[in-house]
Amino acid sequence: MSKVLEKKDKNQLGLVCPECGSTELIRDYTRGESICSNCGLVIHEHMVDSGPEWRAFTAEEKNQRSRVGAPTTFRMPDKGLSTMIGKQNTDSFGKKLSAKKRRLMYRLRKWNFRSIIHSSKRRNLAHAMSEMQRLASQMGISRDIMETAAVLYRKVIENGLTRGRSIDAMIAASLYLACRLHNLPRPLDEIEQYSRFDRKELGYCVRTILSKLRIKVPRAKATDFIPRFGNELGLSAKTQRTAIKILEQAREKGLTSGKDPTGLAAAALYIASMLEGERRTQSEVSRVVAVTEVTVRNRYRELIRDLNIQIGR
DNA sequence: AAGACGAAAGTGGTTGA
DNA sequence: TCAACAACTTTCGTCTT
Repeated sequence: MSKVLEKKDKNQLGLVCPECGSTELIRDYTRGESICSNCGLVIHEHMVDSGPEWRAFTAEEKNQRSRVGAPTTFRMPDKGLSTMIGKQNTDSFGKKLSAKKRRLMYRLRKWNFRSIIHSSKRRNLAHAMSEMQRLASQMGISRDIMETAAVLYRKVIENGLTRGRSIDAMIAASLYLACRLHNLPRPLDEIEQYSRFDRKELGYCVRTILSKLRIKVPRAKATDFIPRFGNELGLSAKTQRTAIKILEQAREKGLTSGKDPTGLAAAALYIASMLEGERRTQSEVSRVVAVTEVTVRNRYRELIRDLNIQIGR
């Protein structure tokens, strides 16, 4: 829990809560939101990460993350940074080098070449990280999750899983899994919208990672979706809690297995909105959650029937 | 007029032989 | 690898508020 609190820091942008006028805003990068510490209003959803661009894969690197100097370009294979050492054994005046100097230049060339090869391994990573940055900031995914995704992707490379597959697709898959690891799942369809790959390809990459790396990633739970979609629907925290309670009861009764978690979340939000007097229509809920009204209806019908929920007025 | 409801047919993904 | 299967979607007509 204290870890979560560390991720929150005081807002520095001088934003004011539109609800109560307080300037005490807390940024929560994990959820991609700003929260008013006075009244609890969630202010930014899908906040774009405006922090410095950085790449950190370990805790140590994280401490020194900062970015200085001119931007490098990914268009050149070595980002235009490496030095080339000519093959002619002459100095800048065109004079022949001594045997001793020739041997020195040979060694320098060798090491220089080796360092370029070494950096070519990083090249993959550099490209991958820029794609991840793009995807994550467009989707409002927090740095925290990005870091998890970066660690995952490192393992993907170490195991040679990118061979024959697109780097960008593997990046998208890593992000998808990282979101699930943080219990803030994004449906694959959502990733699909921001990626140039279809669900089929992304799903294939996800499966590859899961099986080859032998890692266990929790499946998306319906309750994980409640805060996000609840906020999008403008539902109060109380209503969201009611929706979560409904889902927990449903799970205990075994009504949730095999059902699309987003559909369940949609139905629970719909029911909770009626119970708490903040009624939303089926079409509103279905639009936000990205399932059809029919699915909302079917889940809704099952839930109120099997949990004996009375919708009063 | 808008929202809710449900039937029927179609679609994509999972599972077990 | 293929067929069966359950869940979900699309479409559309009817009922309710």
